Amino acid sequence: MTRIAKRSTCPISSSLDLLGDKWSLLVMRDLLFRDKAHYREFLASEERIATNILADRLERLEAAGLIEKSGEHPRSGKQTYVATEKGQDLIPLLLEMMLWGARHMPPTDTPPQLVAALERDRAAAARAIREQGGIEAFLGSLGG
Amino acid sequence: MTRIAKRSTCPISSSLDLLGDKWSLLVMRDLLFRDKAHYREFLASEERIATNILADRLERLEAAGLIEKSGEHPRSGKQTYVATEKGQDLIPLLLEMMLWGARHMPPTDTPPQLVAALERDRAAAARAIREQGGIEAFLGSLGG
DNA sequence: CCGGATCCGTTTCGATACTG
DNA sequence: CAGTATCGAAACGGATCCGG
Repeated sequence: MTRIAKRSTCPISSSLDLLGDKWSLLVMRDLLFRDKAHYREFLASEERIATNILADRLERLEAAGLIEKSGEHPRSGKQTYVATEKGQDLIPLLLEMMLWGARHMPPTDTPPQLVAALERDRAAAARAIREQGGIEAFLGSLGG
Repeated sequence: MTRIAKRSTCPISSSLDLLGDKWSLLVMRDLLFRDKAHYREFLASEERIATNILADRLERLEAAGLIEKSGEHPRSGKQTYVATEKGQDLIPLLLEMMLWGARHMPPTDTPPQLVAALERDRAAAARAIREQGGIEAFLGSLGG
């Protein structure tokens, strides 16, 4: 009866400190699922994030090591962001969120083929999306 | 070449409207993983949610159909909350969040046995935790 | 133009005190 | 015990300005 686990600690709180807001995961989705990389592209998402909020989130996500500034802006003025390994590891979490939303928050624009692929094999789908750098490419490879 | 998906819409935004804050998922964790059901038990969690925030979140989660008030408080003053089907479907998402945190947000108090079980078979772990009504019980059943 | 920074009115959060 | 009421602090978000 002398258990180790006297206090149940399966803390998601540390993750929520970083990700527990409306925008952070949205930026990661744009980066990981849609093939976005530029400040301008994030701004263009249908959720309409404000410029100051976006700048703040990019900064926080970079500070936390989820993303990195990659491209220089030699003369073209193009700054690009990429997801780190740590950031890419959010793919399964984001997919679960998509799946939950597709099931319980109708109406959904989530492609049925994607839902099907996820229900068939989550891990495989996550791997493929990661390797192909987005959902669009993954869906294309499913058969089109 | 006439694709259906002209605009990439894999919206997690609807989910984030409800869950994209620091506390909602924490309440769901208490409900789903730790065997909590009473207002007072949620308050007792180490993250120290404020009373008005808790009341607000419980209300929102109930309105969204993730939880239900169950017990009456005839004279005993005991109100209990339970997760609905929709709420229980968050288990995989919460597990992914735990796993991500365990990997990338050290130090973690997440039991290594749980991490191992999750990496072995996420779906099976999710099912077991759901059936047994918590992580404590699940860990106990793993061998102890 | 692009990637932000700054300003500012509005909304939301959250700690504490208080009530039925 | 299960919440409200209150009120200051923080976050939001729209508009605008700025350096490269």
